[in-house]
Amino acid sequence: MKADALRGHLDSLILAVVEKQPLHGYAIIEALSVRSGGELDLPTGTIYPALRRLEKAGYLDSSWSEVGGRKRRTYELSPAGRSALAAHRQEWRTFSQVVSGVLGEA
Amino acid sequence: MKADALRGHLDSLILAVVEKQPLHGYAIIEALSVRSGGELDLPTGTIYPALRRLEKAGYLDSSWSEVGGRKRRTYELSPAGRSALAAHRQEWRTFSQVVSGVLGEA
DNA sequence: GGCTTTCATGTAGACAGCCTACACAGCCCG
DNA sequence: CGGGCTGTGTAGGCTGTCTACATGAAAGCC
Repeated sequence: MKADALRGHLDSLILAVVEKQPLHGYAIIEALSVRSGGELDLPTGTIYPALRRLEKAGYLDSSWSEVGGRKRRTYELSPAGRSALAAHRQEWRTFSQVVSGVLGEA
Repeated sequence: MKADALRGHLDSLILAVVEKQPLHGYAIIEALSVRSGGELDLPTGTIYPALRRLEKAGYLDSSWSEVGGRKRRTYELSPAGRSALAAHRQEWRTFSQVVSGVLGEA
């Protein structure tokens, strides 16, 4: 999968993956890999800055915990993040219809 | 529509739009607008560099003509561009399935 | 006891692609 | 005769993803 195809969609994916349950960064990467059938394998250098960006934007809340001697920063969806996710879903629907329509052979 | 949502997909759209008939830059912008139901309205500063990029990559061939005193540079799909388009279509199919799958509510 | 792998977080800098803003020019319409 | 449409193009900026690097503790293996 091309690197920059994700541009502008990664945020949606992250928000979607923490929707049902809060997860820490490493687990988010794994969850995305599983949910995409192995297509997505995001490097840590991509996901951690993205998480910070989303928290700064008010879409995620984070809290530290320690499991088995390892520190985890767990992120969960804020109310603002929840509505942002809904908006992103709508945008994705439009976007994918537009691209499929232009490409033809949808 | 978000600006950078197109990232990495614009090339596919351009190739698709000149597939059936050669078009010049300005007409490509209009064709994309029509085909997308008005969702896409790409600025010239986006499309012209993209066309040059695609020609340099060997996916488009261009030729100059003059219509009503105005010079037009018409682009048409090369054989390499045709197979690139096919590959892009396949990639789009995978990509859109992955995103839809992760977002849920597919 | 040492070595590698896995888990876990994070920063720095490079790169690419789309954007805004600008520039030029001829035609047409009011 | 001014503004809008057609038509092509460049310069510079922004931003998000990437690669590469840095740190550290636990677990498993030989």
